[in-house]
Amino acid sequence: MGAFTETGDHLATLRLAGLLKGAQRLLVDAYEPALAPFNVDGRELAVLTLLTVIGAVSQQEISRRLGIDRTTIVALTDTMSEKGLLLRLPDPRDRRKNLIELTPAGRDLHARAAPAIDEVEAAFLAPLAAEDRDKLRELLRAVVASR
Amino acid sequence: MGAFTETGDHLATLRLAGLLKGAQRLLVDAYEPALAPFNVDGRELAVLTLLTVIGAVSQQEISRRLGIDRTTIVALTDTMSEKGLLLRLPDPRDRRKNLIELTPAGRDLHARAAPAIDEVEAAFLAPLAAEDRDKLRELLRAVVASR
DNA sequence: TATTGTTATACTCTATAACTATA
DNA sequence: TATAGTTATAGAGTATAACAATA
Repeated sequence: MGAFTETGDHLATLRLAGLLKGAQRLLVDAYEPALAPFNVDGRELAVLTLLTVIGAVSQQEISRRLGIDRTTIVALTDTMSEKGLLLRLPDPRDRRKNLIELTPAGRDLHARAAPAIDEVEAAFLAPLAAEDRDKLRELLRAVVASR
Repeated sequence: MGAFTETGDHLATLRLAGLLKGAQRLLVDAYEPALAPFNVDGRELAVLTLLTVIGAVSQQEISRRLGIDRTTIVALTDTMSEKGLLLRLPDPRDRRKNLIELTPAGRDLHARAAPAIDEVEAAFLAPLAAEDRDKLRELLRAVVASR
């Protein structure tokens, strides 16, 4: 529990971090049932999306881009590897690194699961005016990008 | 670690939940040094803000409004009570409940700490165009309020 | 019967330190 | 010397279940 069960005026008492926390929690909770049929969670899908967009990367780069500690990436990529979604290959250009790359199954799973969570995000943003839906993403990007 | 240390284009690979997570983490990390001189963390300040705005409430209501599990509220209010920031009083109208209310010290601490984190939030929003700073809060409120 | 506060417990996520292999 | 991956470990935060007191 602990999931913003009250409605209406209560948001007036939340600071910016509280609003961000509440929004993130609601969205992640909404991802869950949408991703369950695919047997992945939100973090695993984020890895699939990353690898789909930019191709094979080291574990460190996954860590940096997704904001997940490199020690956590080990177990995460282990699990996804066991599920047959990705491969760990030694990087021939720097043998300290693993190159993490999608398997065909991983690529296929992303192709099927991504539309499901696009729908979840659309539903999440539905209460906003049409022109504000992209605006929210844009503002968040601007604020995160500038550190 | 695991704190979005990469810059620039990497945000293109993040979903909405990833952006929210990144924004929240950056902001909470920025609160920390600003609140350290006052010997409170972000959650404790959120409780102080809540009690300042709406007055004495039960532990359950703190739980609902801040999205913190009621079992976690016990330790949180214990700590804040030990710091002299709030009091636990039996609610005369419903003796199952505790009424949590600010002490003068708690009220004073909020008055001194709130401006410090208002500054942190202003700095956090500084990269946005002036008219977009309130817009971000507004969009988040709309999305969280509607569940 | 249901709710509030409480305790105990477990699980996840995160964080730190230390090791190895490579550079 | 520094970096990448790994392991062990500890600490938050969260969640579930059960209980006592009260409604």
